[in-house]
Amino acid sequence: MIRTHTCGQLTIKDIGKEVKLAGWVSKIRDHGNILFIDLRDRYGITQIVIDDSDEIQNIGVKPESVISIEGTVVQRPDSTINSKLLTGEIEVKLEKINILNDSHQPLPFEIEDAGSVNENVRLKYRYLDLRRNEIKENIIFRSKFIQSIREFLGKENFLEIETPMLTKSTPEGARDFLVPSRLESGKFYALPQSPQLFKQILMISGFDKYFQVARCFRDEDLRADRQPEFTQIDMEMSFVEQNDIINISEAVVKYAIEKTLDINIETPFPKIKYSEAMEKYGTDKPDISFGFILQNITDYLKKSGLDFIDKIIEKNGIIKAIKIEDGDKISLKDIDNINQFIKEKGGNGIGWIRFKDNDYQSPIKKFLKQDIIENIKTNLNIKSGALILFLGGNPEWVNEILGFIRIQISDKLKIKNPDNKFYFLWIVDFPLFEFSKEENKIVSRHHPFTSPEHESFKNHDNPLNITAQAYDLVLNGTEIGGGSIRIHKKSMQEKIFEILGIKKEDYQEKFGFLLDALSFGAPPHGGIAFGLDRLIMLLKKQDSIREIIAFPKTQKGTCLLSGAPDYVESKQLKDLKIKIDLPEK
RNA sequence: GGGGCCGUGGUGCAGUGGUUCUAACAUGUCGGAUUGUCGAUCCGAAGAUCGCGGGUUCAAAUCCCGUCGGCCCCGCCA
Repeated sequence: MIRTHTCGQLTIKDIGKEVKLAGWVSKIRDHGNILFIDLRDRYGITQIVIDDSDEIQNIGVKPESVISIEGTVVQRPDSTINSKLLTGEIEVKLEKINILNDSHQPLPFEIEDAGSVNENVRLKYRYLDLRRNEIKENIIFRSKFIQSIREFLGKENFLEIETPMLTKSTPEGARDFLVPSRLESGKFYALPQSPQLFKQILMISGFDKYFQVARCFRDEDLRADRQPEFTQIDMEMSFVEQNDIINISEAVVKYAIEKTLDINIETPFPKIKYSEAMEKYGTDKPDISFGFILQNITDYLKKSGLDFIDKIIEKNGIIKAIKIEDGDKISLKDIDNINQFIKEKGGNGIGWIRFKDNDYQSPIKKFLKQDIIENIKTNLNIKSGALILFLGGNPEWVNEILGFIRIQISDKLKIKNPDNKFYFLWIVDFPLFEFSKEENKIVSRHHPFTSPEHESFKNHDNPLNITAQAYDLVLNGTEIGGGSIRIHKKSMQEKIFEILGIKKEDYQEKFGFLLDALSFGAPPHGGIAFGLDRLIMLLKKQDSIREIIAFPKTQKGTCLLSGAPDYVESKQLKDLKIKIDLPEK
C-alpha cells in the first residue's frame, strides 16, 4: 500500500499513528536543522517535518515532485498550530521518504498563485493549472453537482439513457460538426447539437422519465460562456404538462444546489411572460437583480413639436427611457460610447436629460416644452441628480437596444446583484415562430418540435402570433435552461413544417423517422435541458465556463494542451476518400 | 465576417523614440546560511536577441505595416 491516509485526513485524533502518505511537494521550508515539506493531494495539505540533519542533507526533493513518505503523526507545539489547515494541529515526523517522480524545474508557473497567469500558459499546462486550489475545487464541485442530480432524478424514477454521438445532420439550428463515414464514402455523421429527437423517441418507446448528462456540439463562434462542446442535463417526460416540468426542474435545481452549496433556494421561481420581459428589460434573459426598467414615455412626448419624435410616433414607433438615479456617474463620454453602439445598430443616437435641482440639461433643451419636462418628471418620479436616456424607433428595435444599454450601464455602475444572490426566473409564453430577416422567412424560435399553445394555434391569423408551450430558465441574466412541450401528433408536426416552408419531400427525408414514430402511439411529452457549464459557472461565481471545464478550448476552438485540431495522415483521408481543397492565401 | 484589448527572463509586470534600457521590480529557480516554519528569513548567482517578419529613423521594447497567438464583444449560437 502506497498510502494509508490522504493529505487532508489526519487530525489530532490520529496522534501516534504510523502512516503512509503520498502526494506532491507543495512547499519546502528549510531551516538548516529542521525542514518542513507541505505535502499536497486532492484532499488537502499535511506538513511533514524532518529534524534529523543527516536526513536533511540527503533529502533532495523539488517542488511538485511526487513523493511517498512514512512517519508518525505528532501533535504540533501549541505556538505552531496552523489554523488555516484542517490538518494544522498535527504534522507527520518523517521516517522514510521515497521520490516517486521528480518534477522539472523551474515550473511554467507557480501552483499557488497561478490565478494571475496568462490563460494560454494555463491551458498549455492544464495538468498543472488543475493542481491549483480554486480550479480544482471547481472541478470537484461540478462532479458533486452532477452526482446530486443523478441522486435526485434516480429517486424520482428517471432512467439515465445514452443516445448516439454519431447521428444525422438536420437542417436549421446551429452549424453541425461533421464526421465522415468510411464505410459509406461521401456520407457524414453529425455530432448531436442536443439529443432532442432521440429523447422524444424514447418517450414513444415508453421510457416515460428520461435524463442524460449529455455532451452537445455546436460549430459556432465561442464566447466566455460558449464552448463548441458543452454539457446539458437533458430531461424528458411523458404524460406531463408545462407546469409539471417546471415543478420538477425547480425541485432538481433546488436539491442539487442545496446539497452542494450551503444556501437556501426558494421555490417556486418567479415567472414572467416573454412579452413582458421584452417590454421591461429588452431581453428574453433579464437580470432582475437591479432596476433600470424600460419605461414607455411616448405619451408624454406627443405633440412635442419635435420633428424627429413626431415622425417616430407617426410610424407607430415608440420612445422608451431608462432612468438612472445616480446620473452623475454616467459621463458625456459614456453617452458617446452608447451613441457609437447605437449607430452600429442602425440608429441615430440616444437622447438624454440630466436633472439637477430644479433645472435640467439636455442637447435638445431648447426644443423641449416645460410641460413635457414636468410630465416626465412626475411620471418617472425624477429626483435631482437623475439622468434619463431615451430612444425612439420601432418597438422591437427600441427594446432590444435599450436592453443592451441597460446591461452596459449596470456593468459600468457595478450595480448588478448587490446582495450576491441567485435570481432565478422563468420566461414563459414565447412566440412559437419568429421572422428571420437573414433568411427572409419564418423560423422556429425554440425548435420545430415545440407544441403550440392550442388556443392561440386555433385562433391565429398570423403564425407569428402563435404562442409556444416553451419556457426558459434564467439565472442572473444568463439563460441556463430551456424546454417545451413537444408535438406528439404527426398531423400537427406536419402542419408546423409546412408553416416553416419546408417541403414535404424535405421534411420526409430529414425527419421521416420522427414522423413515423409519432404515428405509432406517441404519448404527450415534454422536457427541458439545462446548460450545466453555465449553471456551474454562475454557482461558483466564475466569469467563464473555461474555469469549470477540465479541458476547455480557446476562442479559436483549439486545445492548447493536445494541439487539436490538427492535420491528419494522407492515408486517413484516403480511407475516407476526402480531398482537402484550401483556398490560396 | 467586424470592433476592441494584450504579447518584455520560468511566471506576473515596469518601461510609449536616446547614454541611470548595458531593460527595472516582484516572484520562482540554482548555490550558501539558518532548529518551529507555514507568503519563512538572510546572503549570493544565473536567467530576456522585448511574439515573429519587414519598414521609418543617426537611434526602435517604444512609431508604421504585415503576421502569429491569447482574451472581450458584435454578427452567429433552432
